[in-house]
Amino acid sequence: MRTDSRLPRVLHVLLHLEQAEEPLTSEQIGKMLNTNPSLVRRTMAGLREAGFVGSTRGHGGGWVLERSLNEIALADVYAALGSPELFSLGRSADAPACLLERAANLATGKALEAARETFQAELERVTVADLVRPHAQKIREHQEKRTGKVLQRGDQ
Amino acid sequence: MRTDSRLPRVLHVLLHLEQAEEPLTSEQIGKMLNTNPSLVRRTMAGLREAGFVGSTRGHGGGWVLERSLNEIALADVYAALGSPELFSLGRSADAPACLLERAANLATGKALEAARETFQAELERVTVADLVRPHAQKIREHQEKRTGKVLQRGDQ
DNA sequence: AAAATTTGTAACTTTATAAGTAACGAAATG
DNA sequence: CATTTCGTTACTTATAAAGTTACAAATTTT
Repeated sequence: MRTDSRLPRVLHVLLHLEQAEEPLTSEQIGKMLNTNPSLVRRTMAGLREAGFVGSTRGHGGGWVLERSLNEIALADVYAALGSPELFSLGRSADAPACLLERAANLATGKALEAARETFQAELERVTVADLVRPHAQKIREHQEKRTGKVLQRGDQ
Repeated sequence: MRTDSRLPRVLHVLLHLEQAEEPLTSEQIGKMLNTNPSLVRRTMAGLREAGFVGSTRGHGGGWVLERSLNEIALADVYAALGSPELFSLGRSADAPACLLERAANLATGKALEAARETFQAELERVTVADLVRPHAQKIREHQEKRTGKVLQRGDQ
């Protein structure tokens, strides 16, 4: 299949939503992600159900942030997407009769489980707000150039 | 795509090869893996290039182990398969212009890299011979029942 | 030397799943 | 009531491994 890019994509969207002063339409978000509005709605649906974002219909509608990015760990986002399969690599059969096959599966599964735990731990360690912290200065400069005004410390 | 099951499959094959007293044909291996001989040849090709197994054609030919399983780490097997992509999850674009997208990719990539390192470390820690160590007794019993003879300690 | 066995390899089809797309009803606004 | 926007369903495309078919090349048996 295509590589599953939902996690980085919705993270990207959340960061934009935080900077937006009005709701962003699926159309606008689609342009940021180089895709179409329908896919945006489908992908964002999980985040809405999790209460991280809200969506309103009609004129002036779109997507808004409902929670501070400080309160959202990457793990929460991943879970809101339905915890999509992490690996493209798996075991051979579910419950093989052959003992050797079971041993092979067990060892493969062990390595994968260890990797999944590392992944999960890293996602739990980091909030979405953390993502822009190392780049805060860069982003501030970029914003200033774009808007022509100087942002106050703490604005983002 | 389908889940990549090459790693557990070739581990399974290596364990059988160790127990075999004659070369195993791709046909026989195919039956163990519930697949066909051609796929077996394709999948085993990397292990042959790595020198872990040998194959001979013609009558009485087939696949044999060329190295002790003690000398083969799971990581070596994985590498011999061409280090197939581990994740079904990836970043959005390679070098996005948008700073927020870059931040999202960076965070996702970091978690994936950490997971990959854990996976790799686990594969390096374990040899193929280790896979049957915890089950050695079970396998010995099974062999005895099948062959009707009692194996000596150390036979496997 | 001919027949049989077995690998090596190339070409093709199938499968699975996210991405991508189109369409339309429902809801909200102006 | 026209417009905007989401919600949802249905469909197509893309991708890579699995699965399959076929046949040449190498080896052994007869």
